[in-house]
Amino acid sequence: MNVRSLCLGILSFSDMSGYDIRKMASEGHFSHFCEASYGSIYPALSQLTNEGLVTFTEETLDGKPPRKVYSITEKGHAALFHILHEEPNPDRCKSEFLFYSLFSDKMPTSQFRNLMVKKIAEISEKLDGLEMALEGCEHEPSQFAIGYGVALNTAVLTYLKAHLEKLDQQYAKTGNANKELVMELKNDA
Amino acid sequence: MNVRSLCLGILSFSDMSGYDIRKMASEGHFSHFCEASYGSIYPALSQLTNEGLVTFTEETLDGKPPRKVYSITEKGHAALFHILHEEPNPDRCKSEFLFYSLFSDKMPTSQFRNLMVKKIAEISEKLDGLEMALEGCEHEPSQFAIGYGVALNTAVLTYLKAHLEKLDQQYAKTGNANKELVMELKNDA
DNA sequence: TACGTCATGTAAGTCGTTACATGATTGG
DNA sequence: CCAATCATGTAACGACTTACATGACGTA
Repeated sequence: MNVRSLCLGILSFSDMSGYDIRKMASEGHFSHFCEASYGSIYPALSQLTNEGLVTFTEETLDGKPPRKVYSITEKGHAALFHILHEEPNPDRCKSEFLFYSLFSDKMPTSQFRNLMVKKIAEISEKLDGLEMALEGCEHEPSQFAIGYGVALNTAVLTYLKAHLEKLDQQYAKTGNANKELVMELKNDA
Repeated sequence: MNVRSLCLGILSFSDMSGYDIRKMASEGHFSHFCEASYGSIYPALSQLTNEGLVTFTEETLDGKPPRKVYSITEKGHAALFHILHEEPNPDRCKSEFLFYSLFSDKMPTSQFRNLMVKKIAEISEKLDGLEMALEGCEHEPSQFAIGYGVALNTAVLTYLKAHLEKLDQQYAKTGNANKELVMELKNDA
């Protein structure tokens, strides 16, 4: 799924501007399985327009900058169906967090712990967003896709929280050992 | 995490060739969070060699093509630690499957069902691989990363299986309805 | 004999990101 | 008044993929 297909797909749900498309892809409830920036969306929309797969009308509401609202055409729908008939490419994830985690034994404990805490916060937030989106969503296929994200992130969150607890228990032990060490040193002094 | 860092990281575990690195990244138990092809790995290794972050020795076992076995240097370790101190980039997933699923109501039922079945098979296989890897792994940080993959994929698999069942129940109903319709038509005739 | 695996590497091309340029409006 | 949001767009650059080139060995 390149940015072209993504725009086409999103426009098949409703008319919107390039700005809106980026929001859906990067911040909305689609963001757990795709991504796109302005620098790729705007050229894609121009191209799609040239090919007659989308059209736009210029909207000028006062008090707001003018915007181009894009609509998918018949030809665009046909192109989308065509894309949907090809074999989907395999899904892929790039997790820098997991890469970093491979070296947790070579970092100070606090550094990896910080990464974990941030990750947990990040996923909690995303999960809240997805759960909210799920409630306010009538469209069954979207419910499925959002539900997938909820299931996935819930599992990951549980896993991370359990691991953080384990980490803290180990730390507590070491911490106590350190305290004892400090006491011993004091007694010696 | 670019290919450069990936190579450096993998070589910090053990010496190996570019060919081996690609296997670990694209087929091994690292493949659920990264990806790299020959076309990026070989140039990265050349670059790292030029910068003195890795070295290699040419190995020629008879009956096999010669291979370059790379090792990370002191300088390479230092570079890796430096990388690990930067903020990790956010994780991102690209799921063409989920994108397709958004249009499941505009496809023939069987088409989406096929996608589901394939996805389930794919994830089952990956999960088996991860579980096997987890058993044979002594390195704690790797256990964490593999465990993450197991947790994630288990949840996704459960979700997909549940949804497939739901799909088939709906299909059964429609199927029965169709049979009844066929009977009615016959009776009419 | 033909295919799969091991093994390295390059070149062309694709795709997308980052940063820049521009500018109006709203709210703190 | 400054920052954020809304809004569009381009150009340079970077990173990676795909396809190609090469070749030996083992096995079905």
